[in-house]
Amino acid sequence: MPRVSKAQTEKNRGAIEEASSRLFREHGLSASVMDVMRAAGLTHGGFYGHFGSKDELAATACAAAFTSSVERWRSRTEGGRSRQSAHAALVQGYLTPQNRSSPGTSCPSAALATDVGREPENKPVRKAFQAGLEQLIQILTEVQPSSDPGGARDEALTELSTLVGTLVLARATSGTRLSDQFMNAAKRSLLRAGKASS
Amino acid sequence: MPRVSKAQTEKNRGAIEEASSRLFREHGLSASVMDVMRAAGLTHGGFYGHFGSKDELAATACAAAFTSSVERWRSRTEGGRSRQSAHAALVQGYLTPQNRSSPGTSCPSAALATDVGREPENKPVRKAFQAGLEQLIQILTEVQPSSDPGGARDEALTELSTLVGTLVLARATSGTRLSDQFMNAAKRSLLRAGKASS
DNA sequence: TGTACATCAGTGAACGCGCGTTCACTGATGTAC
DNA sequence: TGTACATCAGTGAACGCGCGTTCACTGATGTAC
Repeated sequence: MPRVSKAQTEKNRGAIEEASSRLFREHGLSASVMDVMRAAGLTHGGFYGHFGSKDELAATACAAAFTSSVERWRSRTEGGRSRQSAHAALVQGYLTPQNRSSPGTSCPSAALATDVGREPENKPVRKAFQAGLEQLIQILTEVQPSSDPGGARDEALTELSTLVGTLVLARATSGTRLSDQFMNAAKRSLLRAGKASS
Repeated sequence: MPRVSKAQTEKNRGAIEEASSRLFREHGLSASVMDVMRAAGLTHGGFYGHFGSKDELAATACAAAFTSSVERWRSRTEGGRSRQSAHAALVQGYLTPQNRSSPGTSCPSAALATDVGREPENKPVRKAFQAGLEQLIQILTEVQPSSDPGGARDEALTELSTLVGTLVLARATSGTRLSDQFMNAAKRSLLRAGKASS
């Protein structure tokens, strides 16, 4: 069934983006083009009509994953909440068993950081990853109790490191008591920090 | 040049272990058996005389990487130092540009966590990874200022998450200002925490 | 201590498989009249 | 509005390549006498 309507073509491209965004987070950047296309309901040959290369797809998928994470974070902090309760909502929304067991739909910072770190510095996925990180850092900075903005950004950077490290270690040990201990210890520590002016 | 002396055979096995320990940390668990054998100065076919499978090698390499990390950590905390200065030595020894740019010789917690998290739960590398983590947690627990031992372990767990997350994010952004910011922010935060009884 | 020979560590070709990418082909879409 | 046809999104076979693993083979090692 070749030659598809313009609307369907765009839907297909969207399906490839969504599938790759999920599969890259689940299996790393080495998830195959064929698996992505199959998950999008297409055959592998048509891929190069939508993207110039797998590298280009990786950048697009990474950006899409961050967009979805940023939206989720914003929805948790928006409303008339205090900075403190917004901060608590972010931490508690992040360190959940659901997030731990579903890398494909959760934060790309944790799911892709190691893969991105192994990519050469000129690969497009690196730019997309950094741009996404900056957005999350911005949101985290806004909910810090610190009054000094430079201090708030520093605290946000450290908190993001803690959140990512916790999820990554909890996944590596999933199914053991240690995994829950990582999650609970970090949750306690970050919620405590959110109250003090540090 | 076949049939090699028993001493040489053991040397070769050691070379495979060392090479794989380095290459797995650099390129992930998908580093190839052929590359490992070549790095050990051998041809790929001989691999199965030393190990039953690549999975078995992964577990051995992971354990070896942790052994080397544990030794380095112990050497930094040993001597007549106070807990506080031992703690500072660990943090400052961990968050260095040298560690960031050399995953092959640095901490397996940061280098392999994501890869291990993607492995099925019955794979032997998972056990090796968890056992290694527990050793590092033990060392970190001993240098916490907290008097309550349960609290000290919790703080150690969170600190390890922060250390790992920082290295992983700094690697993903290496070559940018953001990468240094992650390192410096975490260093400041952890050294501050090491002083207080939190 | 010296000789004959079985052992077995390492070699390199080969296995089936999956990868990223290319390309001739198909036939519904969208357009020109 | 209806018809004729060029366009081009998607298909599936094919490309060269690298993967984990197997295996017949080699010849120095280590042992039995």
